[in-house]
Amino acid sequence: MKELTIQQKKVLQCIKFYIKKTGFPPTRADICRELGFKSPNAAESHLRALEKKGYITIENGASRGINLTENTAEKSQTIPVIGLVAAGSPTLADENIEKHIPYQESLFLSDFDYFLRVKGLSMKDAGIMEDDLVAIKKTTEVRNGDIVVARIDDEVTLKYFQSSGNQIKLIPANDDFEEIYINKETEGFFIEGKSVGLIREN
Amino acid sequence: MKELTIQQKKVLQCIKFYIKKTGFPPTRADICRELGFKSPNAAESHLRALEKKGYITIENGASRGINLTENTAEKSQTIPVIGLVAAGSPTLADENIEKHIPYQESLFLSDFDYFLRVKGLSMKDAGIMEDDLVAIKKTTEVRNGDIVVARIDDEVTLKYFQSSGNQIKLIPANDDFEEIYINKETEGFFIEGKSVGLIREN
DNA sequence: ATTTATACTGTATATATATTCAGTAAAATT
DNA sequence: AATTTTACTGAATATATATACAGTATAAAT
Repeated sequence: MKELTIQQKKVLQCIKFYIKKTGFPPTRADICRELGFKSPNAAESHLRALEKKGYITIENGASRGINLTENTAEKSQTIPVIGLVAAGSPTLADENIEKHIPYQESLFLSDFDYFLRVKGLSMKDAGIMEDDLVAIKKTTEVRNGDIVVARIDDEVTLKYFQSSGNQIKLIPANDDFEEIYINKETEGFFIEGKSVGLIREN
Repeated sequence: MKELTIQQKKVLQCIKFYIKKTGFPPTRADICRELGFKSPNAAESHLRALEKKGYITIENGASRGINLTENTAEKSQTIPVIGLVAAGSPTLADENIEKHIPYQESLFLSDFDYFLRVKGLSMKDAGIMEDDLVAIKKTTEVRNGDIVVARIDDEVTLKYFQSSGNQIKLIPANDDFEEIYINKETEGFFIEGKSVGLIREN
């Protein structure tokens, strides 16, 4: 999106503030009053500039017909839920997305990129059960003890991460499952991200 | 808040929908168009009724000067987090509230009243770990197998619920803990609510 | 039994509001 | 060097809009 000038930013902030305060957008005259302009055309031309740059839309002929565009409005976003399939990586490809759920900022301490739907009980003793939604932050920077999404070729798993030197251990939280040993240089091995939280619906 | 009539509800819904769609409130004429009224005064009088009952405020003289009041707007609310203390019930009393966290509708399938901060590992095998936040719906209607918040005198616990006849069993999900047997008529025994979901921050 | 609230139509109007046109001036871009 | 964008003032105006007034009719509350 095109950059705004200082004055245009002021006008945009003014609109946001006005809506927050009153519940409806300002008129040209309102903007002039707030920012000290003496002509309604000052507001008008700034609005048209904001429209041209894609920050707002204006419904012609309508009073207070200003609408903040999606990027501009600080609306609540949605986060995709991705199925953890044994074969196939948890990419954000459409075919893997189960659904989207509404997401509020600061639900977890850290921000995250998607929810992973857990299959199986390999992390049972860490309190991660079948069908739980694990909030995943996409990153390769993980520490020992983190719960990570690891991919080996096409197989994706959720495990504890433990590395020493060149050796990496992927440790399940269930005695019925085996630890996985890999070399850092192993081809087809990737850390997709790490768990920063969990949601369970029951 | 005073009850709305069917027509008034329709008008309120119309306003909400219009704002969602356009970003600004409707005019009297817009409401008439949406709901099929032939006189702007139909909308006007409904608006004044909604104002009188406290669902909206109207800025006189301003075009589209409708503002949904706090209760009316589906803003993100906050849900209290209550510490599960061994002695003392999880009431919504201020002294027990750890903090409030933002909450978005439809985060879980069922609605709920508060989060309970889990202490101890008595429900470990159900995937409920120390410091997890369990979403609790205040209700006494629970079924066998539900995870419930039970109070016996001053002691509050989270356990599986199992009843047969007059006998109630509170079953932990951890072999290190003992089942609790109670009679339905036992004095000082209450079901505070049941778990409908879980959140973990890590 | 009387008043008040609900639920409209229909007309009228003052004014709130968007929007155009005519300028001025500086800064940025081409 | 010429053009465009930014950043306004100031005046004018068509129309979008709130709002009052006059009715009609039914239901609910006092």
